[in-house]
Amino acid sequence: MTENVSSRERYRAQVRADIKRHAWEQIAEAGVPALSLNAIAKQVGMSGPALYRYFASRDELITALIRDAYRSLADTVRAARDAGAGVPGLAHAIRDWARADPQRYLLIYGTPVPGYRAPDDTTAISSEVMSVLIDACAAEDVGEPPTPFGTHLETHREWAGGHPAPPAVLHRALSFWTRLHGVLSLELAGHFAGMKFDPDLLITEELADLAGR
Amino acid sequence: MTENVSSRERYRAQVRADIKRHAWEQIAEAGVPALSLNAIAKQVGMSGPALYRYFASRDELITALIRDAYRSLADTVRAARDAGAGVPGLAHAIRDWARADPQRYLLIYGTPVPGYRAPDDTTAISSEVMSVLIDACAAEDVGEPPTPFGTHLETHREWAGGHPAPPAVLHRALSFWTRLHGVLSLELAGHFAGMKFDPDLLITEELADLAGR
DNA sequence: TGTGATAGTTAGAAGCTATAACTCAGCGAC
DNA sequence: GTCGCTGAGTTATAGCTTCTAACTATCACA
Repeated sequence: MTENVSSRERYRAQVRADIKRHAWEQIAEAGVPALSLNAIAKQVGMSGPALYRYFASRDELITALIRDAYRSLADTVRAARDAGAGVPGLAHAIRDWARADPQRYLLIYGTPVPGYRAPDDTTAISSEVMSVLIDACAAEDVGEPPTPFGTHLETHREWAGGHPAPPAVLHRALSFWTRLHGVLSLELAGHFAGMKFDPDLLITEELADLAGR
Repeated sequence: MTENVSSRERYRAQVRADIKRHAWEQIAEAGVPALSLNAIAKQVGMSGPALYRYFASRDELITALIRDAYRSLADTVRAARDAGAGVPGLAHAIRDWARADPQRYLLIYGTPVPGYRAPDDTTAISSEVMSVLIDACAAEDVGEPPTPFGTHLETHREWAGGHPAPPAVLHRALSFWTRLHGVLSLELAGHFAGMKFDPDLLITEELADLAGR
């Protein structure tokens, strides 16, 4: 079985990428529930069951998409950091990324299927994002005393990947995440539809409130 | 057609309630995507298409469930207010309500289907909830000067149903909603799984931070 | 005792995921 | 160059889904 790895493997990878590309298109326009393997197969140019050579099941395809979404988010966040973005800059980058493809954000942070368990590597990527957020919060640290919740966090800091930031910084990073997600997910889900204020201003305000804590 | 309204109508209403009850059970244990009209029909004791006498389509059933969920949330929030709950008490009531049936909360605030438009009365109930939140924030008002975002809100206050609260209060109510949803939705979706802190403490802290703004 | 609305039935179309069994093309080994 | 294996694709099919059509039986009322 020492066959020409590159040729067959390259083809395989390219077809898998093709499938995922069409899957994203379907998801973007009608959400995950409307994702049909049959329809994708036809778009790719093969007939139905052939697609199962590339993804063992619908769930496996979706899992691959989730993984890619996490990867894309992590790359975006890191790129923003490398470009010198502070806390507000990161928030902007994440919001732009989310708005570019709402269903991609919601695939990660939206309604989960009760039984579903995300593969371990996605949680690894997720904590990669978290660590960038903590770094950013640490960079703007002015040495506040630990909040009560901060000390509570202190005793359970495994989630930060052992990041050595002080409790107040961990707390700020967590608040950053939850506040941004709070506004962003409601915005993407269309719950601000009637009310015509600018969500970007609200986020800015939420983060400013965080900085001066 | 001046028939015995009460008898037939009562039966109809009872069957509809039965159907919804089984639908909620399915949703609670496997989420909306797993909701099967066929399975429900068999559980209720009728065979397949009979269910379409009661709900014209799967979407219509789900819409009815969404409506009931909104109604239940509004009742919960109002009951908490009538019991004398302040801002933290309301947050607690909402969180308890959500944790009692996570999929019910996520049916309202989770990932929406791109094309779907919620019926108008649900948005009415939604603003009913909002007005209770604004009232609670107004009760704890100490007359802060309007925030910049508050004045921005001032010019677009239709969403508050014309509530006469000052800008700073509108702002606080909105922040209350987004902060609570931020923590709660991540909690319900299981994104705090690895990190073993207490979400309730984080919410408390987020709201305390809001009160002293 | 009729009569019309309504609740239920079975049959079936069209779609889905997924499996089974098969054909055919291409690569490696001899 | 030929043999044989591996893997990509096919069609057929099972079993599920939503939903429509056509039919029957029942129930309330005149």
